[in-house]
Amino acid sequence: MVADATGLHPSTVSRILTGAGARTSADTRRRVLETAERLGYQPNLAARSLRTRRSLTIGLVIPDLTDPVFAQLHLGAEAAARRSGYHVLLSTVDAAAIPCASDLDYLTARGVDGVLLATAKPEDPLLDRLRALRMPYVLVNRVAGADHPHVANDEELGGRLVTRHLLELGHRRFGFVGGMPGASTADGRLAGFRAALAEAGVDLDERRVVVGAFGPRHAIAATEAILDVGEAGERPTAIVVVDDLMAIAARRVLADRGLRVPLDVSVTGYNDLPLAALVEPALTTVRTDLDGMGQAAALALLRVVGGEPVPESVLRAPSLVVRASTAPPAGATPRL
Amino acid sequence: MVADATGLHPSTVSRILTGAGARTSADTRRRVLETAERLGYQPNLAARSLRTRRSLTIGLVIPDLTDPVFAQLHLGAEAAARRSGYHVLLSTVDAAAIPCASDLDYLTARGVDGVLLATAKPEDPLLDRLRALRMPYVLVNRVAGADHPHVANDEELGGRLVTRHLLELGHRRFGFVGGMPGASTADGRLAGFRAALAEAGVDLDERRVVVGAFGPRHAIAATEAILDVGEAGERPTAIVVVDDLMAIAARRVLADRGLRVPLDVSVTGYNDLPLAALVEPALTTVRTDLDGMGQAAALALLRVVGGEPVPESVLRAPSLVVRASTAPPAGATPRL
DNA sequence: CTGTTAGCGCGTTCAC
DNA sequence: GTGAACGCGCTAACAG
Repeated sequence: MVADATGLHPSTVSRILTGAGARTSADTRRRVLETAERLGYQPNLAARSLRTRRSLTIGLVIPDLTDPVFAQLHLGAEAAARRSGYHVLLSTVDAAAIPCASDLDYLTARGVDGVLLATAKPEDPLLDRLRALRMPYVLVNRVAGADHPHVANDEELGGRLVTRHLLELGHRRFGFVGGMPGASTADGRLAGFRAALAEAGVDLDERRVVVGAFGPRHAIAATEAILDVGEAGERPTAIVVVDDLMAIAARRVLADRGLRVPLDVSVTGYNDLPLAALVEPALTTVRTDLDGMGQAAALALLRVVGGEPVPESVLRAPSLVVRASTAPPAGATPRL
Repeated sequence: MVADATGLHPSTVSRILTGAGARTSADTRRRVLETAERLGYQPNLAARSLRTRRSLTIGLVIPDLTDPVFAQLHLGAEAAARRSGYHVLLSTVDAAAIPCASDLDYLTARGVDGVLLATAKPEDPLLDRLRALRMPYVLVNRVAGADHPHVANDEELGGRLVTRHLLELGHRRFGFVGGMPGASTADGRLAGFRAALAEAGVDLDERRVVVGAFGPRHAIAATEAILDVGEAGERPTAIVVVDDLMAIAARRVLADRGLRVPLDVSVTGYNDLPLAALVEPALTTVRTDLDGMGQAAALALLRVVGGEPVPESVLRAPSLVVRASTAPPAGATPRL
C-alpha cells in the first residue's frame, strides 16, 4: 500500500488519488503520486465499489459475440463507455435459450451501474426484473414497447428501402428469409418488406416468407425451402434476407443450385457489415451503423446512471447501399 | 439481507449459501434457502472477492472482438470457464496500439484469478508484469517463447499443409498475403509456406510476400501490391493468405481486376471460420478449431489457478480443408 | 449446530 | 492539511 511507503495516512492517500477534496499540500500530493507510480499502485476495484456503491461499469446483455452484428455493437458501447471512464461487462446469452435471470444476476451481483439489453423481446421477464431492481437500463438494437427506453434502428424503414430498390429494378416475385419472430429487428424488417410490396400492389406468396431464427444455418434451410416452392418458372427473382451473414449463406445455396447472383436472382442483406463489401458479388444492403448505435445507447444509459431523466427513445434512420448483388430480373428492363 | 428476514446470524446464512462446513440443521438450512429464493438474494461479488481474495473470474486480453477469430476464441474460453464456475472478463486492446499496461491493470484491479493472453508477442512487457505480479497466466493463440506456457496451433504445419496442397495441384508461382510481423501466428504460417516451397525446390519472388498487419484492409493493399509486381504473364497462379477474412478481401481484389477464383488464381485462407464455407467460391483453408483452443487454454489456466503445476505448452495440429477456391493452374495438369 | 468477532481495501465524515 | 474511526457485504476463524 502506498500509505506505508510514504508514511502518510491511508485516507490522505485516498483523497489525493481519487481527486476528491483537493485540500492537500502540493508537496505531499507530489510525493504520493510519485510513489504510487513507482509502486504501480492500483486501487482494488472490488473494495472501492463496495464502499462507493458504484462500479463504473455497465453491463451488456448480448446473445452471441460470434455474430458480427453484436461484436460491432459491443465495439461501439465499449468505446463510448471508455470515453466516460466506464467499463463494459459482458453477459453472453445463448441465443436459443430463454433469456434467463441468471444472465442478469451475474451483472447485478457484480454491481453494474446500469444495463444495456440487446436481446430484449416484448414481455421479456428481464425487463420486469430490471424495473423491480430500479436498475437503470436502455434497450439497444431491439425494442420492446414504448415504455422501455431504447436506442435502435428504424427497421421497418430499412425493410422498405431494400424492397423498393428491388421493385424499382423491376422485380415482382419475391422471397424473404427472416429471423427470429418476436425480435423487433426481424419483425420490423419483414413489416417494411410487406408494406413496400403492398404499396406497390405486388402480390406475395406466403410460402416464400420463411422466418424462424437468426444465423446462417437457418438462412440455408429457409432459402432452400423458398426455392423448392412451386414450379421452376415461378422462382422468385429477388430474395430479401434479414441479415448480411444470412444473405451470404443464401447466396451459397443459390450457387450450389447453379443460380447466379444477380443475373438469375437478386439478393439483399442488412446491416452493411464490413464483410458485405468484401464478398463477391458485393452485397446490396442497408447501412445501420451498429457501432454508432452502440455508442449512442451507452451514452444514453450513462445519462440515466448519472441521474438525468430517462432520455427519449431514438429510432435511427438507416440508408440503402446499392452494390452488385442486385440487378433487374432477367428479361426485364428497369422501370425509369 | 437474508439474515434479517430469517432472524439468523449472517455467518450462518453464509455457511449455508456457500455450502462450506455443512454442519447445519436441515430445518434452518431449508428456511434459509427458501427465504433466499423468495427474496431473490444475490451475494455481492465485490464483497465476496474482497474477503476471499478470489474472484472466480479469469481475464482475457484480446485485440478486437470484431475479428471473428477472437470472437471464436472468446466463445470457447467462456464456455470452459463457465463449466468450471468461472466467468471471463474481457479486456479489448486496440490491435494497432502497443500492448499497454492499462489493459492488464484493468483486469488485475478487478482481481481476476488468472489471465489468458491472446495478444502476446515475444519480449512482451505484459509478460514480465504478469510474472512480477505472480499472476497465473497462459498464452493462447499466439506464443512467445518456450518459457511462457501456451495453448496454440502449429502454425508452421498449417502453412505447410496449404502450400503443399497448392504444389500438388501444380502451382509454381506464389504470392503470400501475411499478417503482423512478430505475431507467432503470422510468422509461423509464413515460415511453413517458405519451408514447403523450399522442400519442393520452388523459387519464391520476395516481392510477392507482403506482410504488415492483420485485417481486410491490409489484405486488399497487399493483394494489389502482389498483382502489380512484374509483367502480367508472371502473375502468381496461387495466393496464400494468412487468414480467412483476409482471403475473402483478397478475392475481392481479384474479382475487381476480372480475375476468376480458382480458374485464374487459387486462393487459400486460414482458420476455417464458419464463414469460409459460406462464401463463393467456398474457401480452401486450414481448420484450427479456435473454439476448442479457447476451451483448452481456459482449462489449462484454471488448473494453474487451482494450484496445480504449470501445464506443458501445447501445439495443436491443424488440418487441411479443401474446398472450391483452389484448382490446378490454367493449362496445367495436376501432379499425380 | 449457531453466534461472535474480525478484517479484506477502500472512501467518507468528523475531529484536530 | 492531515489523522482517526467507521462501515460497505461478506466469509473465516474461534467460541459457545
